[in-house]
Amino acid sequence: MRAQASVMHLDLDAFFASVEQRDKPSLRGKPVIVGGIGGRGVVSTASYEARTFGVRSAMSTREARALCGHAAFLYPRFHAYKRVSEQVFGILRDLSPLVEPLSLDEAFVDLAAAGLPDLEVDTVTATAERIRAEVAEVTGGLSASVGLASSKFIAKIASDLDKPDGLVVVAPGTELDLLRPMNVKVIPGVGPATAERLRRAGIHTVADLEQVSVEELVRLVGKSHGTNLYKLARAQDDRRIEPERETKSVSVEGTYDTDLTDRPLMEQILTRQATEVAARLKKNGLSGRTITIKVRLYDFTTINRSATLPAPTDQAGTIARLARTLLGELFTAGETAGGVRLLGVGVSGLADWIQEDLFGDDVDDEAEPDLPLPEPVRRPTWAAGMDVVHAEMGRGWVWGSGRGVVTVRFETAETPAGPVRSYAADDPDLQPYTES
DNA sequence: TCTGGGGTCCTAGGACCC
DNA sequence: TCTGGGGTCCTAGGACCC
Repeated sequence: MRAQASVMHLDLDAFFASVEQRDKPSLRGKPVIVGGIGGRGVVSTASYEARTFGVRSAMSTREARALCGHAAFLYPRFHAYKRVSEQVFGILRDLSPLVEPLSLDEAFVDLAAAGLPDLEVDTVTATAERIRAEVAEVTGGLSASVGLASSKFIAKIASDLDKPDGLVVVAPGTELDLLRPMNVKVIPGVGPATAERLRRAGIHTVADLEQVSVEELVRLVGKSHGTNLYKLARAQDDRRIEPERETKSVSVEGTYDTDLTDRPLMEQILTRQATEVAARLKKNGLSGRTITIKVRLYDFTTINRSATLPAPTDQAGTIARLARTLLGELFTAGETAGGVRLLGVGVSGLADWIQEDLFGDDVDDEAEPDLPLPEPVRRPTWAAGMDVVHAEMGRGWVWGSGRGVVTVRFETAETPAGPVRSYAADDPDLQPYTES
């Protein structure tokens, strides 16, 4: 805990949905749900309009449709979100060299390193307001909620208190007044399982938690978690803002609309996933020793099997072969008999150096499998709602598609009900839109 | 047709070594 | 004959986060 409210937590509001509404003006003011749209999809982000119908993140898309069937259901456009995220992080890094990203839409900023004249409440508040305005300007109207406090813990709670488009400062010294009446679930790290254990022990609020001894907490939730909770209940948190965090693992997984039972098909899926993992390792100059497969069965039980190599690898073939061997062991044991809904491959035990090719035979990247593989998410060439495109009239978005014809709606902030035109799906003038 | 995908951290047990 | 103890690595599973 610092003496001043020098920790800023910034969180972009309903981020994915907001980017979609920015790019597709006809969706503004309307319920927008971004997430998996297959039979087993879940909601990533719901716009605030959709939330009034009870739609929440992590809810199954099926349930979201039941609650809010008239919403626009969109598959995420990660590249677009990434671009916006980079703009926002640019603003934050101009402010302070100490920026810790938590995800595409969330970060901590250490204002003590920002070179402000002082760190009084008025000064940091004005700074945060300026940043919020800058974010809105640079991103084309996205709003951010900000919390300012003396620690990461309290800043994060604060940014949540006045969403969306809010700014909450917790004056140093008042942390416990804020915290004590709150439910223990506000503490990051207290999820459903921990909350239930605490509830059974009669602990509901942070004030309740504060009455419990470390020994008792350790008994209830384990050593690490217990000692952490003991401190957080007292608002004791001196964690630093860490701008660089090294990657510990790289993985690819997919959930399939129909349970998998065919072993050759599953092996091909693992092989393709291994190729993707290897490509990402190489792109980041990483290699790793431990290969893990993840198998989620029809009944949602999850099995992990791993094996560790003597030396790190970034070779698709090596990863794929080991992954297939591990899968084979599950088949032999009969574990896969009921069907598999999710399959994945990961590499951990990472080294940030590339293993020398000692024997010259390690270059064994396998070709893409030639069988057509099921897609975890079906994605036609041009799909309504999913694509922002560029065509002869400028920027538009795909309003509908089918039978080789794509209908594009051209909208800008100035002309929210812009014209609609149709194109042949293979019209070369129809290009995915990228920001210049 | 309940329950994504990409991660991090923790726990616990067994092997192995000194 | 009567089985210590600590450290490290590996594996598996679970909780949690966005």
